[in-house]
Amino acid sequence: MHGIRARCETCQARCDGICAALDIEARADLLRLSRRKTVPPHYAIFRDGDLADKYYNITSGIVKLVKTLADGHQHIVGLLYPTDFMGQSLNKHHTYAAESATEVELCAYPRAPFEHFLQNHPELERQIFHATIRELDLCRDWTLLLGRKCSYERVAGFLLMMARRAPSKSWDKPKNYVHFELPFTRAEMADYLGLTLETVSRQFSQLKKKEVIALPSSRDIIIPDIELLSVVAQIESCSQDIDDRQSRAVA
Amino acid sequence: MHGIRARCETCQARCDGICAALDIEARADLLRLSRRKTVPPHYAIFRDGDLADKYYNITSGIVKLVKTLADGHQHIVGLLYPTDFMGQSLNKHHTYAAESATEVELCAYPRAPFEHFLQNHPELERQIFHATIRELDLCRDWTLLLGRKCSYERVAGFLLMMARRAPSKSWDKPKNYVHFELPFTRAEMADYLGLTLETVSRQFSQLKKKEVIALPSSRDIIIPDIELLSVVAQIESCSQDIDDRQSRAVA
DNA sequence: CGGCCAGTTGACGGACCTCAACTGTAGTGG
DNA sequence: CCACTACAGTTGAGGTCCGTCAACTGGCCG
Repeated sequence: MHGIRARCETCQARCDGICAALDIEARADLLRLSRRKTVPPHYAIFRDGDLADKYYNITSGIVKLVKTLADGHQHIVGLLYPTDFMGQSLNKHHTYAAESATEVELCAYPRAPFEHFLQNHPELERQIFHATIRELDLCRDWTLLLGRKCSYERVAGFLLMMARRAPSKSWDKPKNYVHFELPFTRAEMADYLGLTLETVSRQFSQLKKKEVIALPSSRDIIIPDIELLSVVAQIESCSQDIDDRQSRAVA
Repeated sequence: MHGIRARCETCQARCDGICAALDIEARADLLRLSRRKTVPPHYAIFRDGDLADKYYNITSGIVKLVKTLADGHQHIVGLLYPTDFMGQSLNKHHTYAAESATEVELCAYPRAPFEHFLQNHPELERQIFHATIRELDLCRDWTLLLGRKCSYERVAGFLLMMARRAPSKSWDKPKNYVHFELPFTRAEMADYLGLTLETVSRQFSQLKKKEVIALPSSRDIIIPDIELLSVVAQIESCSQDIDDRQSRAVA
């Protein structure tokens, strides 16, 4: 018990995630509802059609939200990072599957008690509400990428997103230099970008050839100048991100 | 004043929209904050980059959420219908524009007083939260269409969505027969579907040729058998919709 | 060593975009 | 009444991007 509590107090979600909305006492109450889990990569946290009987708070790793089409093709409709909240659904059953992309640690909350807890803690509900608004904004940005951009821009846009969220390996380097490990196969990226794995591979080769990125190995990404990458990705401005970060800080 | 109040009591949002969460007294309080507006088609309700100083509740008509790209192309990232809520943003400024597709009636709420009202009415906040979750689900479904479907399926999927939400002209007809007026140009549909207007037009011709739809005039859509259309659109199942409707009723 | 899997690269074809011509309809003004 | 314009929509020709199929490489593991 002591161990779990210590873990909770060092959890990233306490600062940035939903738990930040709660005081110590409420957090202790919520902790009593939760079950902490660690799952290996490529583990099905829940499947499409499963009863939506839990909510989740991701504390480390990356989770893919996956829809499977009739023809067997998969499409990734969302990626969740540490401090993201998962499971908000108005349906009784999930309409997509959740699968760990890396090793993932998460807190699971049974639906009924958690909803009861929410009733008494509107500040927590507001925090989740705001997280959902951010998800919606990200999803709308993604429709733009899927609807209007060519494969080269899509891959660049994906790498840009990864670079911004991934833990960087680059200390002591210029501001625009980023080095990180990709937790996805070419096929997974293709499923997210609405492309085939061959096309994704070709665009990686292009980006490498044009020295926008370097590839010591296929999962090891070096971006010498992230500004250049954002030009390639045709991302218009960063004002949105700046604005967003400010409002996160305020919230 | 009497007129406005009567209008409020007959408003669709009172039954299905956010106002359904409130009792008579609270609704009257909210009414005092609101400004009712009617805008003509193709009117900019707000523009990309505008200060996000209002929330909106749409009571009739259809609103497009539009992003404009650097190259001048537009992309529609969302469509809002009566009872939908608009303006939830964590940013100080909007990251897309809102434009009326038809004549639109809406209630506008100034941001600060509305947020204060929300503080005292968590039941209203919850209602808006749930609406946002539904938006997110729809947006994720849309990424699947944009990422994985061909032009023929996209147009069919769009018509299916329109048919489900549009006011039907078909009384006294078989269950699967739908007749409605399209409030969009071919170019607008293209902006939503990630296609060009020529491709949209060609797919309309195809659907007509294969008798999936009939086109008395270019905006006048008759769907003799909506089941057939949903097969063409490759929409796997309707279980999701059913489930969704149930949870709406419960909420 | 052989099998397996992720990734790369090439050849080819098809779907969609681009550019362009054309039709139909509505509105305006002589 | 018709000419003229403006705009939505349709259709065709040609080119390009990306998907499909296939061969190949390299790393990992039994």
